[in-house]
Amino acid sequence: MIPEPTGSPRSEAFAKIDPKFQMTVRDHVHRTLRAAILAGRFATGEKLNERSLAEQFGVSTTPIKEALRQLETEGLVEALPRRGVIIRFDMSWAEEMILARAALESMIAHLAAKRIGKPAGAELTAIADLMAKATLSADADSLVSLNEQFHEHIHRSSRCGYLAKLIERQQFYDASIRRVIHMDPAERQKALEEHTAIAKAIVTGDADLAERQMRNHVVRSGETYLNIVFGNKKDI
Amino acid sequence: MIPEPTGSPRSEAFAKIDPKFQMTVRDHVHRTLRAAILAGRFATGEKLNERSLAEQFGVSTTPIKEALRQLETEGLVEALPRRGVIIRFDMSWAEEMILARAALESMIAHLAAKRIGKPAGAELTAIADLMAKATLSADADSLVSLNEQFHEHIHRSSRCGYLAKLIERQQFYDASIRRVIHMDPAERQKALEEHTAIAKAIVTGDADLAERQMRNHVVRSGETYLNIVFGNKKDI
DNA sequence: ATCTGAAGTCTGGTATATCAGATCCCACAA
DNA sequence: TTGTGGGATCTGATATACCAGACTTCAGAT
Repeated sequence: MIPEPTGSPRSEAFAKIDPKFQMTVRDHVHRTLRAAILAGRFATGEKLNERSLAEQFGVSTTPIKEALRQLETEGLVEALPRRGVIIRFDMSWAEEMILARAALESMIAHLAAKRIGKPAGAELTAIADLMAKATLSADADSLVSLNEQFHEHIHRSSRCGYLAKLIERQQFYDASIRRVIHMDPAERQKALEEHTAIAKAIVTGDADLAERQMRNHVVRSGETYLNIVFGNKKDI
Repeated sequence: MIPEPTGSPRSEAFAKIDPKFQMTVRDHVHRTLRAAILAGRFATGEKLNERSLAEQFGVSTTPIKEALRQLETEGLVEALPRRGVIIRFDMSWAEEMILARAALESMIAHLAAKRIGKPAGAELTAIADLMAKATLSADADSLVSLNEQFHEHIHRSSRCGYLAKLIERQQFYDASIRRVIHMDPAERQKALEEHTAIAKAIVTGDADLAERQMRNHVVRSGETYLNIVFGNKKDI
C-alpha cells in the first residue's frame, strides 16, 4: 500500500505519505466501535448513548456523532431520529455480509479475469505459489498476509475502485480470527485449492469460472468464520 | 411502506408512524448533496467547503459534517484528513454502482426464489401482470411506481434486510429519470419481458435462473440509464 | 530570477452550549 | 387497581467557539 512517487527526480527520493494514514479521533472511534460491534460486544437492539460514549473515549460528542453516522451508513447501527442509535448486528446480519461479499467479490473476480494483463497475471500466480509454500510449512501468519495480498491484487487487477471499497466494508472478522482459521490444516488445504483455482481461472481469462469459484470460496470460508465467531449456534 | 399496527385493539386504530419518516437537517443535507452529486453537479476532485455549505443551507456546520460523513461511507466523496472532502463520482463510478447493484440484486433474487412463499409469489405475479397492463397503456407513472414495488417485493421475499439496504445505496438515478426511460416504448417492452421472466423464475423457485435474469436486467437497464445521465459520452 | 521561510489566512477537527423532543416518575382521580 | 397527565429529566440535534494543521503570500537572501 505504499504509494509510488510520481516521477521522482532522484532515485533516493522518499515516497509521499498518503494523507489517509493520518488518524483522527472520529476514525479511531469509528474503528473501535465497529470492531466492538462485529466482535459481538453489543446485543442487537441495544441503545448507544452519545454522551456516555464520549465520556468513555474521553472526547467530546462531535467525533462520536460522526463515527455513528459512518456506522449507520455501513448498516451496523440504526438511527431513530431524535431517539438515538441502536445496534443492528447479529448472526443473520453477518450471514448477509458474507453473501454481499460473495456477490461483490465474484463480480470483481469476473472483471479481473477480463482485464488482467500478463505481468499482473504472473504476479497473481506468484502469490498463489507462495501460498502453496506457506501452506506446506504451516505458516499461518504468512497465509493471513498472503490472503490479503491475493484479494487485494485481484481488486487492483479489476480496476474497480468503488467495488473494492464496498467489499472492504463487508468483512466482519479481523486478522486475529483469520489467524485462527489458518491454524487448521484441513481448512488451510481447502483454501489453497480454492485460491489456486481462482488464480488459474483469472489468469487464463475464464471470467465465468473465476466468478463461480470466487463466490463459492467466499461463501464457504465465510461459513467457517461464521462458525468460529458465532460458535455454531444456529439459534434465533 | 406503512408500518402495520402490532395487534391493534380496535379496528379503527391508527398505525404508528415510523420514526424513520421524521426529517432532520442532516438528512436533508445528505439527500440534497447526494442528489446533486449523482446529478453530476460537481466535478470529480472538486473540493467541498464545510463553512460554505453551511452558509448555503443556512445551518451550522455540525449537520453538514455528519452528512459528509455519510457520503464518505457511501463512497461518493473522499475525505482527506485535515484537508477536506473531495467529490468522487463520474461515469466510471456510476458504472461500478450498476455492477454492484447487479451483483447484489441478483444475489437477493436468488434467495427470494428459494424463500418466497405461495401468497407472496402470487403477489409478485400480480405486480408483473399490472406491469403488463401499464405497458400496454403506456402509463409511465404507474410503471415507475410498479417497478419500485416489484423490486421491493423481491427484497422482502428474500428476507434480507442488510442486502436490501445495501442495494438502496447503489442507485444513481432518481424517479424523474426513471420516468424518462419508461417513455420509450421499446425500453418499456424490453423491461416488461425481463420483469415477467424474473417473476416467473422466482415464483417457480428456479434460483439460478432468477439470479442470471436479474443480473442481466440490472446491467442492461443500468446501461440505458448511464446513457441518459452521461449522454453516451464514453470519454475519459 | 529563483528559492526559502516566516507570517497571515483558511479550513477541518474538536469541544462546549443550548434547545427541544422523548422518556420517565409519580401524584391523583376514577 | 388502573389509567391519566403534568412535570422533571434525559438525550439527540443543532449552533457556536476555538485550536491547530494546511495553504498562501511575499519579503529577503542567493
